Amino acid sequence: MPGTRQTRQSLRQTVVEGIKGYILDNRLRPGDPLPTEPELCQALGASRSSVREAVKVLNALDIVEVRHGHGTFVGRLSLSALVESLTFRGLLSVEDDVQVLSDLIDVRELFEHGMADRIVAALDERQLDALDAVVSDMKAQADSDSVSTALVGADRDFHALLVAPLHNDLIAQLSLAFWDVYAVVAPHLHGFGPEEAAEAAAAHKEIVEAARAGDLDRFRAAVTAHYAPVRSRLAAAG
Amino acid sequence: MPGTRQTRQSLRQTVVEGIKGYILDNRLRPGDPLPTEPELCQALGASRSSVREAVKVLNALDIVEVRHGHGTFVGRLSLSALVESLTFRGLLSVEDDVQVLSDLIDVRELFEHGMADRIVAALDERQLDALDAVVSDMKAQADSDSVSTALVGADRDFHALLVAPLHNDLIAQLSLAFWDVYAVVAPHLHGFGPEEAAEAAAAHKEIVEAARAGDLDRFRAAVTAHYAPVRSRLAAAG
DNA sequence: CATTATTTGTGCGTATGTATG
DNA sequence: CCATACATACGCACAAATAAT
Repeated sequence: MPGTRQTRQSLRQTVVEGIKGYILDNRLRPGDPLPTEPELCQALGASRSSVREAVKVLNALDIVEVRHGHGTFVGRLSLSALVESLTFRGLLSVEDDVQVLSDLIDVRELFEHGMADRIVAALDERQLDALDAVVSDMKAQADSDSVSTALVGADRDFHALLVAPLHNDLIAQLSLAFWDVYAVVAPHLHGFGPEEAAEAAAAHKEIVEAARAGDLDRFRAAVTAHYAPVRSRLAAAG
Repeated sequence: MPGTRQTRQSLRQTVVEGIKGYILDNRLRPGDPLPTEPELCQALGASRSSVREAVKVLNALDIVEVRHGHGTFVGRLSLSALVESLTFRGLLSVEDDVQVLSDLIDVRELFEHGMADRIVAALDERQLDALDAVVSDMKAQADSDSVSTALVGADRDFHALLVAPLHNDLIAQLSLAFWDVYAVVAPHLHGFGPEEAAEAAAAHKEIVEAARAGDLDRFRAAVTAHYAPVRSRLAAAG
């Protein structure tokens, strides 16, 4: 064996750090190619099994992206790991506890309520028009009897557009990540019928109108009013 | 039924979902033991390689915890994956961009500024005393010439105590996760000397005094004043 | 369009290190 | 100290997917 190094660290962790170091040292960017598995084996002095496990760990963190039959590349560095982790936590505790979802809604509301001043100040005409278009789409969807997947997609778009003017990528990605977690976990708690859809569409409409009027207090009140029924459904289910 | 074909899904992803399903179906809790690797192989119809890679992925998400020579157990479901992912993102972009850290500070301030009303209202005597103790400790550390690791640890404790009264585990864990990311990435940008330490200690002291006085506006101003020099250092480094 | 080279995905056997009793 | 059970690591062989020739 090459060097009886008394590694308190596991070899796989060493390989993980080695690959991260390779990306940092070579100033690679998302999408850039990484060495092939055999090359990494030689460069890091580990077997292919260890390298593969390390690559899979980094893949789970979206630090690297693996394409079968093509190669390994620097990942998008998204928050997909947070989504998967939080979703599982929610599913595991949803049987006897809604605290996870309640905490999550608190943070989502905090993004939109606590940043209300900046959002209202930064929203321009184009962004307001885009929000109006989503609201119109939601209203049309809500008026039809069935609750379609287009409706939930429009809701996701709405909240993404709402925090977009902050130009804070972390808030934007966290907001969407929490939305995704809620969308997966909440259906295990309660349904979402036409009346809830109409309610949500109206709440979104009020938020946009308040923003267009530049009325900060009205905007904050509209955001609070939007999340109130969400909390009610959580409390009723828990 | 394992008879159904999983043509599009990779086998490893199937195993990942299988292990997650096993935990959910059996209502396991953090710390509960999982089947051994050979048992998982037979149960999921996969080889050791695939099972091991799947376990490592779940380990990276803190959904399972592996103890060498002992066994595999349900993990603590922490946000360690978020810390690792965001830290790497920060290190990768720190060379030509401080936006990642700036966004992160915005969110940390949002937690304490946007939730100020609830924090001030919920803080009790014991929590205020604990905050005072940390502030005293920081001041003592700052007065000594060297900047010790105890100082940064006290800062971490302070911000954890500050959001603790919210009883929102997600905010508490996100707040600490962002603190950890900043603590790793920021040293690559700027130093942290005795004058900054004294400044931070004074800012923390003002926050606690405002909270003890129940003065919400003063508390918010103190939080803003605390993060202002942090932003200045970021702007100067970027 | 087919072939082929490249690269990752999967399976299996074996040896070693580690924790527990 | 020994025995057992388990995870760690290695190396090879073959399958599957992709891209270029």
